[in-house]
Amino acid sequence: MRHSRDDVVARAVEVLDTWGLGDLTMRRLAGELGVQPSALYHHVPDKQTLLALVADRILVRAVRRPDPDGPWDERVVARCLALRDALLAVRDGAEVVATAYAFGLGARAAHDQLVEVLRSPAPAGAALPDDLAVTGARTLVHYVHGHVVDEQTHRQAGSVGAIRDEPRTAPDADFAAGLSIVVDGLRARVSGRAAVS
Amino acid sequence: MRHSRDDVVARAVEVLDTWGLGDLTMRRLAGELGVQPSALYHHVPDKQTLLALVADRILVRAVRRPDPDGPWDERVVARCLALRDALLAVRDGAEVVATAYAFGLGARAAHDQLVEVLRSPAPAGAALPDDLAVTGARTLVHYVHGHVVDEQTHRQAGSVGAIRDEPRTAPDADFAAGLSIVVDGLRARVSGRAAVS
DNA sequence: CCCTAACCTGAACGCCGTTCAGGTGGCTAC
DNA sequence: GTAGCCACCTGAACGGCGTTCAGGTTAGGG
Repeated sequence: MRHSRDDVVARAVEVLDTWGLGDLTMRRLAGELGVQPSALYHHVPDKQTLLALVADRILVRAVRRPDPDGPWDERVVARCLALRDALLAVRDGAEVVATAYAFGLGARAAHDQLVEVLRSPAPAGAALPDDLAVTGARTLVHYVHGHVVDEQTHRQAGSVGAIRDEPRTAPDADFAAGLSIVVDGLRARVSGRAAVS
Repeated sequence: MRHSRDDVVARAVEVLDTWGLGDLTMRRLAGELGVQPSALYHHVPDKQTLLALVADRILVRAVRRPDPDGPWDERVVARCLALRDALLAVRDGAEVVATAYAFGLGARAAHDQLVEVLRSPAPAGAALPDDLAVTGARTLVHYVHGHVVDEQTHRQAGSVGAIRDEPRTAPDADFAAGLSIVVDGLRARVSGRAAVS
C-alpha cells in the first residue's frame, strides 16, 4: 500500500505513544508502515521535521477545544489544562512539543491562544497590555512544559525501573496548584496592584 | 595518563560546552581524554549516569552561591537567577539538568534550597506550610527549566541556521518578568489572601 | 619483590539517520 | 490505447552511535 505524508505522521504518533521517543526510529516507523526506511524521506526531509509535524498533531486536540465563556482566569486555567491533557495523551508528548516549540517549528498555537485570552477586553477578559500578555503567555507555556516534561519523563523512567526516588504527590493536584500560583501572579497585574520587584 | 572519574566528568562538561549535547559522545569524550571508548565504562556504568554527574557538576555553581540576607522574595529571586546562570553557563546545560531532575538522579539540590527559603520563618522568611513550600519550589523549578531549556535550545537552533522565527525579546528581561509573576503568586499565599481557584 | 586491583586496549555487535541510483505503477494527455 | 511523467518505493551502502568482553599493562601496598 502506498502512503501519504499524513499516514506517516499519524503512524509516527502511534509509534511514539507505544514505544516512547527513544524507540521512535525511522527504521521502526518504516517497518510499521511496511516500507523501507529510505521511503520515509519522500514524505519528510528529515527526522526533526517529522517530529515537528508530530508535535503539531499532538497539539491539535488542545487547540481545537473551544474555550468556555467566563472570566479570563478561568479561561486561562482551562486552556492550560487542555494543553496538559494533550501533552499527556501521547507518551513523551511534552518533550516532543517543547523541543519543536523551542526550535520555532510550529507548536506555537497554544501560546498564541493564551496571548489572545490575556489581552481580551474586560470585564470577561484580562486586558493586559500586549507585551505583558505575551510575557504572561510565555510564562504559562514554560511552566506547563516544565511540569509535564518532568512528570512524563519521571513516569517513564519509573516504569523502566532503576529509579530510587520517593513517590511524588498526585501530579494533577500538583499541576493545578502550581498553575493557580502563576494565575494569581497574573491577577496581581490585571487588577493593577502589581509589585514592580 | 590515567584518569579518575572526576577527570571524566569534568572533561564531559567541557565537551558539552564546546560541541553541545548532540555531539557529547562516548567516543568523542574518549578521544578527548586520549583513551578508547570502552575505557570510560570503568568510571561510569553508562551514558545516562555520566549525564547525571554532569548535571550535578553544572548545578554546583548555583548551589554554592550563598543566599543573601533579606526578605524571602528577594532570596527566592536570587536563587532562581543563580540557577539560571548556572544552566546558561554550559551549552545545553538546562536540558541535561532538567532530564537528570526528572529521572530523579540528583539535580534536586536547587529545588531543596528553594523549599528551605519558602518555609523559613517570618519576618525574613515566607513561612509557608510545608506542602505549599514544596509546591511553590517545584513550580519555580519547572518555570526555570521550561524557560532556560527553551532559551538555550532556541539559541543553539538559531546558530545552526535553518530556523525562520521572529527574533525574541531579551531573554534576561523576559525571564525576570515571568519570575516576578510567579513570585507575586506566592506572595498572595504568604500574606494569606490567596484565591482558592 | 610480587601481586592485586585499577585502568586500559582492540575488536566486535547491533543499532542509528541519511544518501543514492534505480525500479514500478497509476494517472494525464494526446 | 498508449506514451510518458511523477509520486512512491527498493536495496545497498556509509559513517557513527552505545555498549560488551576477553585480555593486556602498570602503579602501589604487603
